[in-house]
Amino acid sequence: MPKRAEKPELAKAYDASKVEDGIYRRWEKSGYFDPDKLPNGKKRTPFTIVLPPPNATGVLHVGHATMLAIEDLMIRYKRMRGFAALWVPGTDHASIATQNKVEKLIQEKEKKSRHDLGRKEFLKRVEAFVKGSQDTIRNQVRKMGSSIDWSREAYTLDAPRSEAVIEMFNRMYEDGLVYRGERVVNWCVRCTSTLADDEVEYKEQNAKLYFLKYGPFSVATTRPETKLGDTAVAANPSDERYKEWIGKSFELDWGKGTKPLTIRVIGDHEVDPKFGSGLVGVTPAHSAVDFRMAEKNKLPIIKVIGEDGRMLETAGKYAGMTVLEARHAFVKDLEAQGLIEKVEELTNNLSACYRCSTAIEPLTSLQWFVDVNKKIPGRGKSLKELSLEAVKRGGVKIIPERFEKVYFHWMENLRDWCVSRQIWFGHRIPAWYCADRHVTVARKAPKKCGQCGKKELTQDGDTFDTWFSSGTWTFTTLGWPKAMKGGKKTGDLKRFHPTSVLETGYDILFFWVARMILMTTYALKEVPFKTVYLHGLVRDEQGRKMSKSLGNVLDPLDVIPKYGTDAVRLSLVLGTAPGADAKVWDEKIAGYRNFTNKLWNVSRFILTSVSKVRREPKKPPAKTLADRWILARLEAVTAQASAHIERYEFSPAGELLRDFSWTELADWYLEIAKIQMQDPKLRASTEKVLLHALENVLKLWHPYMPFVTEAIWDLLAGNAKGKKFLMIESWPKAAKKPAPAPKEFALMQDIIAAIRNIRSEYKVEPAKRVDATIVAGLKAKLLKDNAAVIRTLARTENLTILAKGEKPKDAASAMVGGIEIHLPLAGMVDMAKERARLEKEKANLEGFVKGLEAKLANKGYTDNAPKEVVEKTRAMLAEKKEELKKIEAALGS
RNA sequence: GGGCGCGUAGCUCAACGGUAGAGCAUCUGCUUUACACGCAGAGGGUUCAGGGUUCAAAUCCUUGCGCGCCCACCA
Repeated sequence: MPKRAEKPELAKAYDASKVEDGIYRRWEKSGYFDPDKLPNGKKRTPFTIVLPPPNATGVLHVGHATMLAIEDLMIRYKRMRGFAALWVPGTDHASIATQNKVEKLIQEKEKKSRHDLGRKEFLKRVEAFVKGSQDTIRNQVRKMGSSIDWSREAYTLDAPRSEAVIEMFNRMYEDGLVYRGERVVNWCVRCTSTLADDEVEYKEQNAKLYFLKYGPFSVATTRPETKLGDTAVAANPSDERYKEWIGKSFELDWGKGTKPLTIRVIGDHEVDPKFGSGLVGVTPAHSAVDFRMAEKNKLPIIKVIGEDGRMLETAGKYAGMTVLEARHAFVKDLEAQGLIEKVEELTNNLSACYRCSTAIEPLTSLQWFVDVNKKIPGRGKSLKELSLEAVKRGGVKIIPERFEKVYFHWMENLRDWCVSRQIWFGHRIPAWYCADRHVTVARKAPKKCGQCGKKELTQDGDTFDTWFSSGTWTFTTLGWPKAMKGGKKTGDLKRFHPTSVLETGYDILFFWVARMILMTTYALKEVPFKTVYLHGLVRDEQGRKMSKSLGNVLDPLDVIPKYGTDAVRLSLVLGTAPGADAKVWDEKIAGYRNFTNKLWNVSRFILTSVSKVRREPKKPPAKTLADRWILARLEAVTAQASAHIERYEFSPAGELLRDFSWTELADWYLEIAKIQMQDPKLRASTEKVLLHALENVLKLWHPYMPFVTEAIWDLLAGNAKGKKFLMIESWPKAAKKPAPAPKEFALMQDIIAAIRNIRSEYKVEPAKRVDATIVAGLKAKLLKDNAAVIRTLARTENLTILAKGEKPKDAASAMVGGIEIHLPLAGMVDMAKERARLEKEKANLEGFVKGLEAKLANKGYTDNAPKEVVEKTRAMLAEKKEELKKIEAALGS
């Protein structure tokens, strides 16, 4: 008997909460999250993922948990495969989002606005808030088991990133790619800032379409108040009704207290003659489309709405009113003058801020833009062209592939990128102005104006669009620009960039992924990453988006204590596909918790029943059919799971492993191992097979469920010399095309299942052993060799295996392949019932045989179908016919 | 207006051209010395509908219906 000390003490049920934090601490302390510190770390081939930096607005949600689970899976897999696996953590300052959040908090607590506090004080508050969020985020990332290199942590608003952003902007300025201009921008009245086109959301609403008497015409509009800023009216040039008017002008008077307007009639193909009256009142200052018409036709621009959402002096008597107030007042005045012809109802889209849902006012404003269409000096291509090429030429591969089309469509239609935001929290734009409004763009605060030499300069008060800084994330986290020496990459940048995979949600393909490609191809002349893996959104059981207002948000930190991190990770990875939304709910996680416990108990059984706990890395010799079977299955599963993971098919790989671990290893092999270990001749070899299977199963599962596997590994290899973490063990090897598992085992399974089925059918008490006769023909020897297995798993008493024989009297029968199984259940078999059961079986078989015969009689089939398929059908027919014969014989007796 | 995805057992999803599978749920049994977070057995499907291609279709093509999403934005 082994010494007691060698037997691990194992709890009956796995308790994740007791082991996870301790294991994480040990991993972290080991230093292996840093690829340089791995054994032979410097010699390994790099594999890099940068963490999409979570917004510093607060806590991580289940979407972040999905991201962490998938990325950690890839990192752990590659680490075990011998790569220098680097995963870079960080957080995003998320300018607008964070500023809004802190503003709200201060408003609630202190009833103060950011203006009450002033820029400096407000920013101090934001920074304090961010520090707290970062701590929370770090803890949550650790809780998920992320093997991420904390020594390389970055923040989008820290000094190195700040230097990088300034460098980028200056380079673009020097290349003539940035300009400051008056353009119609999406203006959020609440944030008092511009928004990029993709930061605007559209919501369907019911609106009124007013038909106004508009000089000699009728013009339809949903925004009457903007008509105070019209400078033209546009018609489709092909519209016969207005053709002769094009080019002419007229005076338009909206009544007392307004300034008369001079309106020119212009032609534009964008006008739909079928909508409204076929005429559009052109308001260049408050519509992007109208602005373009104004540029083409050199129209004057009258701004009537201000940055505060109130009407300007140009709106005459309506000045000072909010947009809505002005609309009501103006409509009332028009009605009084009889200038409203009719009002129709229609549904249109209201544009709103993606951060605070406030209605967007398009208005002209002086902003900084990045020109995406201008050729870059020395490159001969525009930013847009470079970004398209990166994906078109295969430098960047997007998974799932259909998102490549989405990317192309978006990129092809990209307009100049407004990068300035009237937000306090962010990277200040490195532009300075003198009293004469000359602009100086520089890397450091200049001493004097670059144009006139004046010494009093003020820096632009605006900050950058948050995506302008996060767009540089892959290379700034690796040391750019400092790591560039003599135009060449050095250090981490050289070793780890381009990164290998960018894993993120498809919802930020445009916001972030596209911007990273744009910024990186520009700055480094290389792609930021080779593969983009897009995960889907996580939804609740009913398929709804998770949101605070619905109260259906699943907080990873709530479920981790309940089910364990491994279970949570499995529930987010299995049953999902890239780019497809996934549903998660409590019971699903509980199901995977059950599986972690299953794995624990499989291990518990193996570790407590072997004579000595030890590693068994080499494939042991197989002494029995079951040994051969489980070893073959293990190798096949290893090969298949590896192939799936290489193809980013994480769910199929996991399902394969799950079925293998649970059904094949636990339900079949472990039960047989119990029998084999009773036999002194088989005991040692069976232990080897068990330990070998366990060792490999732990390795295969480790990227999915790092905690429980590492905990068991500790018990398995804890005493071994040179004991290492499972985390850095090497991935199991398998032949590319492993030998198939022996078919004879499947026959055994079928026989056992058939006996169990009859027992259940006739309600034989589970504990009761019954006699059985198996007439097995050529398979008799095989079954005799494995009689102990059948006897135990099917609970038989006297098991008679014959090559040839008669059916015993009053027996219940079943046919499996060419084999007859008879259970003489004396006194228990109701022969009428047995007959009915067999008749039913016979009818089924006859139908099936008929189908196969018809198939084979069809010349079209035998001529056209592949030989193997036809052969298979023939073999099947022969087998089923044999079975049918036996059933008929059983019925006849 | 343009594009994409999905519709398979009550639920969540597999099978992607050759007899429709799994987990959960349901039903029937069971303290079988690893696990009741378990074991054994069972029931449950005109694969949304119609048409086509094929010897063969859940799988390919086509039309329609239903659900979801993205882009554009209409004054």
